[in-house]
Amino acid sequence: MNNVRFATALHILTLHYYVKDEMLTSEFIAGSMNVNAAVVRKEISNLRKVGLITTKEGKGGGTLLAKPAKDIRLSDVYNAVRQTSPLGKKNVPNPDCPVGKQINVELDVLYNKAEDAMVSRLAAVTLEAFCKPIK
Amino acid sequence: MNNVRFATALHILTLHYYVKDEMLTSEFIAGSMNVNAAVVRKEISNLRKVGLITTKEGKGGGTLLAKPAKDIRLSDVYNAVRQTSPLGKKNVPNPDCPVGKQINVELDVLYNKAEDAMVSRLAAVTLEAFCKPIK
DNA sequence: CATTACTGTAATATTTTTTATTACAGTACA
DNA sequence: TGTACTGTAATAAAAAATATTACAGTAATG
Repeated sequence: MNNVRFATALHILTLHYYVKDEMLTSEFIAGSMNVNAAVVRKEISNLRKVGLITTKEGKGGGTLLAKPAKDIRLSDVYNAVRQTSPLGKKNVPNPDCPVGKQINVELDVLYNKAEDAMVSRLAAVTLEAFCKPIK
Repeated sequence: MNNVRFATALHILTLHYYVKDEMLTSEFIAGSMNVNAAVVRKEISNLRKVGLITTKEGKGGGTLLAKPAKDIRLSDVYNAVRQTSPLGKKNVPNPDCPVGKQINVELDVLYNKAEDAMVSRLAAVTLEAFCKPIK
């Protein structure tokens, strides 16, 4: 994951923690993080699908946290935006090579262990704990 | 790190474990993993700089492990190829927003903790242990 | 000492991925 | 019915990763 999606998602959630129960528009959020509102709306759409925020359409609409910040773990955020392994991609090796034939199986096992360790660490932090030093 | 460098580096090291003390050329290695020899040479150059392999130039040249596989930790490989945080990039937020102003400081702390957890897990695996099921 | 078989590295091209932008339909409030 | 939002798709632009080409340098070897 060499993109900005985790930071973006966490920024969105943090803003909501900061303003408590106020509804936020995508334009406002986009302003806080200097990105395009459509990017924010796309990430919001994703966070809604995984149940971290709720949205309200139409005039006066916007977004809210779907649950208390103490019940949101940063691993939830990670899983919401995860696309590829943090250790990167694998090659498509030559199947005629005995090493090439087997290595991706072993890499899968390793990548899972490494990622699990990281995700466990993220699970130890709630949105509330993350935001406390900001608020 | 959404690239293939970790897998490439580990593939190179694994091949060397597999062939024991035989010297390998970049062409041979490139063949095993279906990539361009120049890519392999670049990664080899990097692995040499961090002391994981030794190279010999000229005819009959090639590469060897610089030390026993039991003394190479996968965290060494990770550190050798590391470029960016596994949680991705950060935005350049609006400094006029109190959240935007502070969030990257907190993200840095978090990213370090998360990455440390992953690296510790990688440090628990030696090249030898990784290769055993392949050999 | 010329040939051969390598590494080392830079320059460039190509491909892939990510991000930004634009646009507009749909929704709900007033 | 106008206004202010979300939702989403299509496209463009920018950035990053990878591949390719090329060639200088090095060392073995006949």
